[in-house]
Amino acid sequence: MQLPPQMRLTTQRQIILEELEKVTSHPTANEVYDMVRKRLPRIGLGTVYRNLELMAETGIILKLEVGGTQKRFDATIAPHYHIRCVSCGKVDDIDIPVMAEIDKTAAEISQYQVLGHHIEFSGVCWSCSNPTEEEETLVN
Amino acid sequence: MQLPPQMRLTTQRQIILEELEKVTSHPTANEVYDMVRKRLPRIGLGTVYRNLELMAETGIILKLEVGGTQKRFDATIAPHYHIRCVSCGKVDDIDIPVMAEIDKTAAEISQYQVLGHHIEFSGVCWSCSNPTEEEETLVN
DNA sequence: TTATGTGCAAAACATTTGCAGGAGT
DNA sequence: ACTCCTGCAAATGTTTTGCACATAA
Repeated sequence: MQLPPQMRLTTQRQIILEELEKVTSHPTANEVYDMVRKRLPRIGLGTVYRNLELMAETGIILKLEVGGTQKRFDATIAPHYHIRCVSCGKVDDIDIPVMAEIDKTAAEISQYQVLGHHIEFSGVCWSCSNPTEEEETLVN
Repeated sequence: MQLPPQMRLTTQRQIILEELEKVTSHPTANEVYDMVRKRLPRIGLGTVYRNLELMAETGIILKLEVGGTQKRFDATIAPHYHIRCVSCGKVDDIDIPVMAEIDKTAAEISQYQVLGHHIEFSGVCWSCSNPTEEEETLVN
């Protein structure tokens, strides 16, 4: 893990990163908390938030500002796009080529200093369009 | 205003929509509340949230699930993309042609029933890259 | 040793909701 | 009249923060 000077390598940080790397599901801070708590039962939710935020600033991980009420985190930092299920909130990667050029277009036609872009597709995921009988029962 | 049957045309709804249409700044619910309160001082914040949500569901307005901590609302419902200032949070329209085709691509390569997509550019707006002397003083 | 990090609990925000009274149709 | 809607306030959900103690370097 490439850390800025002054940033200490703590057990909490190592485990948060390890758990995030294990998974491709773009977990929320709370989901990371639950994963990490299995190995470090006394960790605080604040620590998880502080460190996810810090790692995102450092560029070790990605903070996804997608729709829905919670931020999500991703250990895959290579640029890629996402698709979100409007029904269950799940976020998946979507393998559409990244259009780096449109940043230049954006810079030309706007007054902004353009840093990048993100595409978020929305849709209904397979589980939500094909509910099992039990799930159907839950919904009613 | 095209309303579904059963949905009543109240003063609150008219004024919320009128105020939102006056403006191109993609205000948050709280900003809409402040705008509307000048004309309807006793309106409740809950009413503003309820009606913005309702109008978004109906398709009269757009709810923008952009980065940052608050949702934003837009009276322009024609598809278009946005750029957000990472420094002050401001959201502007950006006039890049909408790529309707990529929804089909997304549908082919994912297991989702694709509904649409949104592109959000991020950058630093003109005011934030060219602070006035007073603003500089505030920051320090 | 000492600055940085952690756990805990409280605070700060953004948004939603229950309910009694108010208003559109 | 009969619903639906509103204002108000309380509740909820997410994220941030203050502080005393712990720990990496």
